[in-house]
Amino acid sequence: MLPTEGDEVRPGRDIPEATVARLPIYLRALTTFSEKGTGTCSSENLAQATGVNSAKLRKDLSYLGSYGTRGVGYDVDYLRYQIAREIGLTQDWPVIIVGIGNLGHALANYSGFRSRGFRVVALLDADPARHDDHVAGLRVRSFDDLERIVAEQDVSIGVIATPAAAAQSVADRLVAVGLTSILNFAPTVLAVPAGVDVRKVDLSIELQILAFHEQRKTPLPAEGEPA
Amino acid sequence: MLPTEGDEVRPGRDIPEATVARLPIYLRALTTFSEKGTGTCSSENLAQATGVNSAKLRKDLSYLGSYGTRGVGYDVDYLRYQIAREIGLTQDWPVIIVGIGNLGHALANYSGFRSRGFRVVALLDADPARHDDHVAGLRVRSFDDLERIVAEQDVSIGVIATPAAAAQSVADRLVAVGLTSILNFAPTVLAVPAGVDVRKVDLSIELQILAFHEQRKTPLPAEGEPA
DNA sequence: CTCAGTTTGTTCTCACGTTCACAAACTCCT
DNA sequence: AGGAGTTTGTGAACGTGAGAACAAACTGAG
Repeated sequence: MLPTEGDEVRPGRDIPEATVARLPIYLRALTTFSEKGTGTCSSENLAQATGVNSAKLRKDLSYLGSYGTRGVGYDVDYLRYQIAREIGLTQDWPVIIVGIGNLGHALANYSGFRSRGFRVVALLDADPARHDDHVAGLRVRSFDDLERIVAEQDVSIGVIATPAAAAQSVADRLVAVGLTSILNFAPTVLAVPAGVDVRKVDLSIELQILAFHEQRKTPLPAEGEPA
Repeated sequence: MLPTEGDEVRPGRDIPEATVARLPIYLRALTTFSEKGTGTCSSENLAQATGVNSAKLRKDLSYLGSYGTRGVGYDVDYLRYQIAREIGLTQDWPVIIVGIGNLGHALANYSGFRSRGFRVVALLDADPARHDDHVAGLRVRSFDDLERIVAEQDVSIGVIATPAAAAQSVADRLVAVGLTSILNFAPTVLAVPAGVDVRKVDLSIELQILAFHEQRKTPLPAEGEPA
C-alpha cells in the first residue's frame, strides 16, 4: 500500500462531527492536568474530568492516531499538542467581532479567546456613536473598514454580535470580503453559500431547553395560584 | 380507549432531545411569521425559515400532537402557543445570574430573556466591590443573599457567569438551596447530583470547532512562513 | 357529489453515535 | 524470564436521529 503524498502532514481521515465538538473539551482538561503537573493520564482519568464515557473518549482519540501507550495511558503534554494541532490551535487565528453592544463588549474582553490562539484584531460597529470607543485595548471602527482589515490581516473568522435584524446583511458582507467561518450570536438563521461554516450560539435557546425539562420535573404545580 | 387522567394537561409522551433543542427555533420563526401577519404556514414554509428539513420538522411537531390541518398547514398563532406551552414559556421563569463581570453584564441586559418569559430577579457576585452596582435596573447583591432570594422568589434556574475556578463551588451552593437547572458559561465541567440539569455554553469551544474546519478548508498553507 | 391538488402525519430505511466487551500491548514484580 | 495486572484501540451490538416516500385527510372547483 503506497502512502498518499502528504499523508503525515494532513491525515486524510475524516473525524466525526460529534468527536470534533469534544476535542476542545479534552484539550481544556489536558491543560488543567498539565498545569497541575500531571505527566500521564489514563482514558479513565480524562473521562472523569470531562464527563465523557471512557470508551467514547478512546474512540475519539483513535481518530487522531495512536497517541497512547497500552498499560500506561497518555502523555498529557504530547496528547495536548496533538489535539491542539488537529484543531489548528498551533497557529494564530485572527478574528473580527461585529456589533459592539453588551455582548460584543463581553466577547472582546473574553480572555478565553486569546489563550486559545484566537486574536481579536478588529471591532466593528455600524453605529458611528460607538466609533473610536476603546474596548479591550482596541478602537471600535466603522463597518466600512471591513474590507481593508480583512485583506491586511488575512482574517477568515468573524463573530456576529449584532441585533437580529442586522445579522443577515452583516453576514452577507463578511462572506463577500472572503470570510469562510462565522460564529453567530444573533437570534437568526443565517443563509450563506456553500463553503462557509456558520455556528450559532443562542443564549435564550439554552434557557428554553432548561425550562422544558424544569417544567417536566415538578409533578404539576396547578394552573392557578392556590393562594 | 379511556384517556389517562390528566392526559390533556401533561401529555406523557417523551420528546426526543434533538426535537426539544429545535422547538425554540420553531417558536422564534413562528413569532416572526405572526408579527408579519402570516396566519397560516406549511411545514415547508417553516422549514425554510428555520433551515430544517420539512419532514424532520413535521415529525418534531407530531410529538406534540396533531396541530396541523392536512391540505392547509398550521395556524401560526395556535402552533406558536402549543410550542410555548410545551416548553413551559406560558409561565414566568425567575432566573438569577451569578457573576456580574463582562459576561454577566451582557446577560443581565440581554433582552431575549425577558421577551421569552425569563425574568432576571437577582444579580449576585462574590466581590464586595461590585455590590450595590446597578446593572440592568437591578442592584448587584452579595452571594450570601442567595438563600433568601431563592426562597422568596421561588427560583429554580440559575446562570453561572463566574470565572472557571469559582464555578463548581457556586454550583454546589445553588444546588444546596434548591435550584434544579443551571446554565453554565464558565469553562468547567460541573459535577451535580442527579435531578439537576446543567447546560453548558462555551464561547471558545465554538470558535475552536470553526477553526478545525477552517484549517481543513485551506489546501495546506505551508508550515513555515515562506519569506 | 366527485375529482384534482395540497399538505399533514407516519412508516420504513439508512446513517450516525454510543456503549460494551475483549484482544493486543505495555509495565512491574518476582 | 515469566506471569499478573493495566490500559489502549477496536470490532460488534445497540439506540437514536435523519430523510425519503406515501397513505390519509383536507380544500375548492365544477
